[in-house]
Amino acid sequence: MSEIRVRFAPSPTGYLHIGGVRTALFNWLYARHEGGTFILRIEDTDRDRSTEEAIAAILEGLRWVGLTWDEGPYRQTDRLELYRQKAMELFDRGLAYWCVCTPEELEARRKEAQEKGEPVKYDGRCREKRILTPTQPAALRFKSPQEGVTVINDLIKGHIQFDNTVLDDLIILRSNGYPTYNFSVVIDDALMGITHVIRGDDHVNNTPRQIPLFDALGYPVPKFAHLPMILGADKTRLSKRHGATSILAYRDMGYLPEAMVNYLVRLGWAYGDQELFSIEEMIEKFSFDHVQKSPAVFNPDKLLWMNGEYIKQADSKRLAELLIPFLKAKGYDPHGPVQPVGGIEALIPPLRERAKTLVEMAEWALPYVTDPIAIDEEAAKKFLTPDILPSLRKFAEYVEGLETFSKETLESVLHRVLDEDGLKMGKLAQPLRVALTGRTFSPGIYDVMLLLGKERTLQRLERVLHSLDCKGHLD
RNA sequence: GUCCCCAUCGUCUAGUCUGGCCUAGGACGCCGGCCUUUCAAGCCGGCAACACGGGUUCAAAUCCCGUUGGGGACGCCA
Repeated sequence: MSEIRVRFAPSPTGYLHIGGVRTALFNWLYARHEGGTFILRIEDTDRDRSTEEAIAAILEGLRWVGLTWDEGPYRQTDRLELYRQKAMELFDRGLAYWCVCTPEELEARRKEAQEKGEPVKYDGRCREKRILTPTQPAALRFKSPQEGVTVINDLIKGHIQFDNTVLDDLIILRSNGYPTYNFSVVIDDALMGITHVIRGDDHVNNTPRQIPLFDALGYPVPKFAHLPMILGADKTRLSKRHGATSILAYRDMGYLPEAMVNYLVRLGWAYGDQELFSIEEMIEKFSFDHVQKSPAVFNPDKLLWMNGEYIKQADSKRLAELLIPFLKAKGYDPHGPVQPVGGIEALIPPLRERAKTLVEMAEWALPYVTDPIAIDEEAAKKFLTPDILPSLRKFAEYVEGLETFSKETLESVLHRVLDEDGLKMGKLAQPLRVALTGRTFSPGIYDVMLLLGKERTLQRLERVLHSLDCKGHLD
């Protein structure tokens, strides 16, 4: 069996979006599954819209999700001479011709056809002009076959057939000398030995235009697999209107790349009832047999759930490292005096069950990495009431006398206060929680104190007791 | 408008090719309960779909035709 070669070929006209990542992912998975080669090619023949920043963002995005490429990135602008050569070869063989219609004229004719309800198609008026050396700006057009049918046996969609009368004489070389997409893609796919073209199904209609080009140039036609689109909640194509669509925006929102990949692979592909896949499992189980034919709606809720699942599983040390930038954004100083006992890594076990993103986790972590803390007004009003002060004070005193500050000793001291004052756990735990974290929700109260350490625990209790004593309210 | 594709819970999907095991399964979300020092997590339960109409067949979510609905494409963009 010959080697499988696939490619991801984004155009650098904007950021790398969700749909692009999924296309790249399916290519990558297929290559890895087959032991083939995954190639990255930048299609930057649109001189006006391609940018270096976009290229950088694409590479960064792919690296973030771990879709490493085996060859490339190739850039089409490095290969312009090649396309021109091949285009002129077609011209010399009488398979292409110069067209001197201006973009404005073409636009006007298109509009007219549209209005009359006629097929919007180039009328071929320059086809028989036989211009040898154009004296005015001219584009080179390919003579598309006008008889018969072109058939695609798509790996996902199956048999698709087009009547060749629908084919335009498409421009292969612009008047500025740059090739157009439909031409450069064919040249590159052929010359790079691409065996399987895996791309979004917005390209289905381009395929019957490209196949005759492969044929005309004497190249073998690769196999095609057209992936269904990803839609927004309103069932229109995913775009900025649906919120974040740049893959890097998800990184910045605190998503884990493996969660992103897992979510995306399940959008349009399934393996029985399984939801969670390791990368190895995806590679092993991936096949076009179970790729959906119809578009899928992007569901942020499910992605969020999945991210939570991965946060629960992730290695603590790695999670701690990933968390630090998010902590910094909230005012944490990695070299400052305010550190949780046991370091940032100690934060992970109590917080990972509660947070679905790193941003949320940083929010939960705030009371342990910053000082002083803000105390929620509502919470203080409800729980830091005069009647509980004596018990809080007593608890502080007992804690102060503790030789070992552990879950066991804290538990016994707390229960001692409960017994002596005839209180239920909830009655004292909530005020304590508010005094120590400023909030009504937190990890278990013993975990909180352990993370804070004896000194900071007492400090925070004192602060509350003191200001309530003196002023009857908090600062 | 023309061409291409698609159609199972709100969403992602299993089942469709190789009709019967489907009173249609799982997951997210939602609702209820349990657990409980809060919030989560966890556990248990519930609501919820074969677009419609014709065929074929003993039997259709599964096969065929039509309708409707949805998506995509019609650039000197990719």
